[in-house]
Amino acid sequence: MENQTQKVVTRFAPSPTGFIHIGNVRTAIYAWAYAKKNNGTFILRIEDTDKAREVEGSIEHIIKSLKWLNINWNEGPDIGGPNAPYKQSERLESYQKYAKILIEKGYAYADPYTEEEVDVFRNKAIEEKRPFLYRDHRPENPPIWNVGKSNMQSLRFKVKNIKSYEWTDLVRGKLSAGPEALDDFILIKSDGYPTYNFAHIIDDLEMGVTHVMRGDEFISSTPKFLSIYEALDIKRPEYATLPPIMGSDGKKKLGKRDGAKDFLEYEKEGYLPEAMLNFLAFIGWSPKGEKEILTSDEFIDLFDIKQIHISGGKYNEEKLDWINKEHIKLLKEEDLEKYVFAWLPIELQNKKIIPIITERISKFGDIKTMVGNGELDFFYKEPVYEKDKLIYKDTDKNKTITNLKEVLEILEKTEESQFNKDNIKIFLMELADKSENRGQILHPVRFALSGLDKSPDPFILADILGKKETINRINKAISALN
RNA sequence: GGCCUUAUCGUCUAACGGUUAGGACAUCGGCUUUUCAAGCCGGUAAUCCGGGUUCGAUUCCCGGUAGGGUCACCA
Repeated sequence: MENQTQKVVTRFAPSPTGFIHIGNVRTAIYAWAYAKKNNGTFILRIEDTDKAREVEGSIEHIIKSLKWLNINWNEGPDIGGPNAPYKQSERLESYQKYAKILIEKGYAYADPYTEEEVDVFRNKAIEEKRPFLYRDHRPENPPIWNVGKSNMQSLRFKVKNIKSYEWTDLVRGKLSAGPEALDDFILIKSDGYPTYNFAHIIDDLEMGVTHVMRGDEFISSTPKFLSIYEALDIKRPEYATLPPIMGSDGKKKLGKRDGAKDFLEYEKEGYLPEAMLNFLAFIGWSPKGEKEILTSDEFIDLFDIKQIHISGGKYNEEKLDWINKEHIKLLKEEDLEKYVFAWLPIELQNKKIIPIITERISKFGDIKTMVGNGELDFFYKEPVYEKDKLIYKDTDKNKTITNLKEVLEILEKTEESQFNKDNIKIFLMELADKSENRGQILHPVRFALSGLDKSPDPFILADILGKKETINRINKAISALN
């Protein structure tokens, strides 16, 4: 079985420093989709090496976010797997093992300076307006690395070949970085935890990761990664650099500090997870063809690294709302009912009003606004209105009363079993067409039933309210006018 | 500032070097059950600038401009 294609292994490796946002999740879904599409493995790994920034509850938040989207992983901190543990803080022996190999090979040394002392070097360089590179201060006789001691030094990588790097990225093609990008960076901090630069390489190696999807902020640190791969003489995974997502003002890359919201906010606002997935998929990727509304399976099926964009795009909530609306239309009746009812007070939880709601919202949270504005009150209580509003344009009071009485006559004649919007429409339109203008018939009926300037049409209103209540409200309107 | 990187309608994007530069969102107009919404039909709207290569450039090359990223004991 020579030349067998390697099994695809991808990972999503967030750090637990608070909530995750759209940018993070997009990276996750691409890695997930690529693994799924290739019958590969998708790993969730927690990069918790910065203990100072760690935020309690972040891991649960990450897991909850991904689960809401129906993204599942084959290996992860919650479910374990052949390469456990999946939290970097629990993998310190691995990092030390490879750190020692680097020391033996002469590629790493203990840093005799404290963080503050290095800062002095750095500030001096900045003052003198020249670039700061630690390697200009590389100690001649570094101490033995006292790993595990209370006064432990940090361990630095020793750059032996100061050179430009060029590499190939699955999305961007040829990428490069100058020799300035390469410095004696920290492998293991003085608190014993590795830096990202080092840890992710060891983890990817041990977990057999074949494809790394990541943001473009890593382009300039890639020479660091490549120099570790060279020093350790190991093969790197393929890189797929994703385009940045800009905030809606277009000024800055979307990030936690720049207004990106907690991903779970979208759940709270009543967006559909499948719509979120669809939306996210299209920020930075588009399939061949012009289909824009995709289910999760369709996305996986169509996903191709070749179609990932190279230039960034803005976050566009209007488009999200449209996509969400389209996905609401795809919902099965019982699911739609479940979602809508979750946002409705008990007195409004009725199948009949679902269509008039779903036509008017883009996300379920909008229902809250509709309810708050009293747009649905007509359903369970008689409307209160100024009687003059019943009169259409330049028709007068008496004419309106006459019209309403004619309407009443027709409705009363209609059998209960025939009392539905289609029939009502036929009957009322017939009457309306006989009058000088349709509005003088249709408007007072609609208004008598809803009491609202803006409401669904009179036919659906009558249908929803039923024969008895419709007749009742029209009678009330007639007496109000008298 | 150094290094890296990007550039098509307002926005997201499509276009083997040859297209009336296509689609979607938004917007505007019309139609339908003279409100609202939905739906249908239609309109406005783009290749950043300057050079080159080529019979021909949105597409390839160079320069400029503008945007983004990065220069941590953060990831």
